[in-house]
Amino acid sequence: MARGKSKSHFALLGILAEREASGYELRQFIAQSIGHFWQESFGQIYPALKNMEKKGWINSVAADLGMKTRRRHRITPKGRKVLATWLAERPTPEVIRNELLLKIFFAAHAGSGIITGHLKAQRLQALEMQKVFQEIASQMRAPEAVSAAYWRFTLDYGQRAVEAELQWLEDTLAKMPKVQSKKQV
Amino acid sequence: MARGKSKSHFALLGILAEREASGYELRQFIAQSIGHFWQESFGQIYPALKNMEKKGWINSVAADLGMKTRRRHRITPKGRKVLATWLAERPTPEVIRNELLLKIFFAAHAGSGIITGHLKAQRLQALEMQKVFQEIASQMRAPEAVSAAYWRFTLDYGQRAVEAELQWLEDTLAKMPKVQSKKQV
DNA sequence: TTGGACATGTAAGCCGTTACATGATTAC
DNA sequence: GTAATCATGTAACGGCTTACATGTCCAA
Repeated sequence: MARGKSKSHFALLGILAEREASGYELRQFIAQSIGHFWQESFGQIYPALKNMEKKGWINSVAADLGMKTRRRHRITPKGRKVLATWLAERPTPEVIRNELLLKIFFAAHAGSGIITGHLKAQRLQALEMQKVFQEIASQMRAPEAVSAAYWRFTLDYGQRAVEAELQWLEDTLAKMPKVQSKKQV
Repeated sequence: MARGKSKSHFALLGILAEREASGYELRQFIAQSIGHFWQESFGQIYPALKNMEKKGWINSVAADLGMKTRRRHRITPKGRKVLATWLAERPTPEVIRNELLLKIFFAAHAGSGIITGHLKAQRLQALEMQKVFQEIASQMRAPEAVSAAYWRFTLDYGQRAVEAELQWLEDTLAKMPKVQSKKQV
């Protein structure tokens, strides 16, 4: 499981390049900071950490805080080299699967009003996302670390993507009734 | 493999709801019409077709055209019911993984200029996509079948997504040099 | 005392890609 | 005759999610 081609390794390595962390903290950090374009589950994180230690990309030590065992993971110089090499490679094209679009494509075979319902639900979710982005953006004001500029780029991407999606949703919702009335003629 | 939860089944079923087709044709159609938001490989299509026949969602007959064997697949009434049921279900949230954004997020650990290169490569690809979309759009002029309206919605989504991405790419490329000079101070 | 957050891990199993195997037909 | 396209499948393997198992600490 996760033996070399998995990008999970590099996601973890990238975070460890700025701070040492436990598996649990890595999970949290990912969910909070890059969750809108990258996800990792425990089922991958823990095996990946073991694997990377074996390869010498990280050092892992069990630090006993109080009575809790908590493994702290630290990147090694070798790990930094591996990370830099990966960062230099061209991103491989993503496989995109958009279930909502698929359902719209087949909408002629769905009951009337169904797809409109999906679009409305998606609009609510998108508005929710927009709010979350705005909150993050407002907290990210002051001139921080070097990385902050890059973080802002990824946030900006998210904001624009949601913005574009919302506009498409509104426009498509406005066009839907016409299509359906046409169908009924 | 692909025993029930896979959405491949429904993608195939949706196409078969409008025309009978062979596995090979299904692959072609998917690549040409919904390829920008949905992909299927032969490794899934053929087993899925067998599976759906066993379930009674489709009928498959080996039609000998000349000397070639070619299995033609036709949707059954039961298949239509299954399709309609699936269409009525809310789309499950997609898992998004954007490698380019991940690399940008970690850009502080990459060699200078590397990420800018990725952005430029991505811009070229996006421009290519934009051209493809424009071509499809121009061929989709006349008032066609009922489904055509829905197909246009999915195309519209693609066009807006690329448009937004391109604007983000341009703006981000414009901001990159400043970030890097800051870093060198 | 009970529930929730903290914390680490394993196992099962699905989903999907890729590579392989095979063969007919068509165009150059 | 040979390469490309048409055409159908199988096998291996990898990646990832989900569910399970286990246990501590803290607050209401």
